[in-house]
Amino acid sequence: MRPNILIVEDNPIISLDLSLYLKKLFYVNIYRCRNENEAYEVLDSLKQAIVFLDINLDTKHGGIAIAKTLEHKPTFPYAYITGNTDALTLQKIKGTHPIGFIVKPFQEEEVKALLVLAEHKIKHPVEKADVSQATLTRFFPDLTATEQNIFLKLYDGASNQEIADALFVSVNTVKTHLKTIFSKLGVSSRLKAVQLLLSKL
Amino acid sequence: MRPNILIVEDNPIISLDLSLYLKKLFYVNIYRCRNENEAYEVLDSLKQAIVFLDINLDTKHGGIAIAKTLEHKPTFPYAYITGNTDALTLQKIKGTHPIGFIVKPFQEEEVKALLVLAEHKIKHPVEKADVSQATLTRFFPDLTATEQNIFLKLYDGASNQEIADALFVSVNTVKTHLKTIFSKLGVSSRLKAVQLLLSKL
DNA sequence: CAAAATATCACCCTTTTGGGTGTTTTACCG
DNA sequence: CGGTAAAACACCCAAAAGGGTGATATTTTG
Repeated sequence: MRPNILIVEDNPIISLDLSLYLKKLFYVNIYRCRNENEAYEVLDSLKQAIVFLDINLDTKHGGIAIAKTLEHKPTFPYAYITGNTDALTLQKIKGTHPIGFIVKPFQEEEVKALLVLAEHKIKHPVEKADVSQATLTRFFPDLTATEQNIFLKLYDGASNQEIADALFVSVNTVKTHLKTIFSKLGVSSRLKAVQLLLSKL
Repeated sequence: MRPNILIVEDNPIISLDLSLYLKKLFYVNIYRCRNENEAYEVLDSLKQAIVFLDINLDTKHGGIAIAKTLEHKPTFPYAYITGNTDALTLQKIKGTHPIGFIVKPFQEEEVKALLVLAEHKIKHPVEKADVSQATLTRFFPDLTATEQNIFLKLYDGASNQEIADALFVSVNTVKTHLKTIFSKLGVSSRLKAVQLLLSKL
């Protein structure tokens, strides 16, 4: 299924220009909106879309407000349309996660690259923060390799018995390791350990 | 402290052009590399940097290999330098998370926007996923308001007693709610519940 | 090589959890 | 107004987790 495209841009020349270029790349469902309300209407009717947001939309908050609502919708990757953007507006993008920016005379190479990333995001929406040994080493350098392995299982929600079975050791061994892990991290329960990691992630 | 800049680009004209522009923006520590090995050397010596990676570097893997090593280093945000990039190379960026792309005749507006995002990432490297009632409603619409509150405390690593104290109810009440939460989510332990949420986040 | 760290396991004991059953009160809905 | 869902609680029981002490190989490292 081809991804939907949503362009939120009040300048009709830019909007049309972009949509024509995307049509050339065989995108079929291209929605063009001129303001926030129109955009929300379209967004509510779709399950996925690649969104292009004018960063200085003529309304109160511009495209950044829309960006924030898309922030936690992994099937709606978005890019900003910028150009002559004042520094103050630019500061507002902090904390948002666009796949990129495009500027008035669109660089086709760039748009193509953005689209590759966007389509990939839509197809693989759930990118869980994969916690690996490397991650643990970074945040908890005190943990030994075995302790890290056990922590990873614990993080996955495994019980002591499940950890023991997975690592071919006795439950007692797992418990021993857990004790040292907890004491090294300064926590007193497996869930607090996970929470500690999450807070650093 | 001003962020470091690392440009990995084999075309000296592009490299110089970009570095001059960044100098105009008062970036001081600008490192220019022509290949992967040089890049790794510089990277190893720094704790943070904004990295610009030539996507079709003349070596085996191009800048994408470097991107992958930066993927889990939150203090090294990176952008790709693209242009005339073949579709095959472009496919390889899937799964990487650049802050954006810049194309040969650099659009200053765009570079500025990228830098804002990059600096913000360096200053706030750990962006924890804040889980709110709204989040829970989205993923677990079956949970009632009280159940969501309890889930939030649980997610923070609280024990049953701590939850009870925080919500001014009896531990028995907490346990009752937890039972229905677990059965609604189809899990059998608090940690598995958290893990389920994380997998959807 | 000797000391220190790591990994393995056992036993005991207390606290916490998870799960079952059942009651009461309140609030909302048609 | 009567049915239903939500919220609050109790009691019981078994399983799991947390924590203390102690022991024995193996590996690492100064």
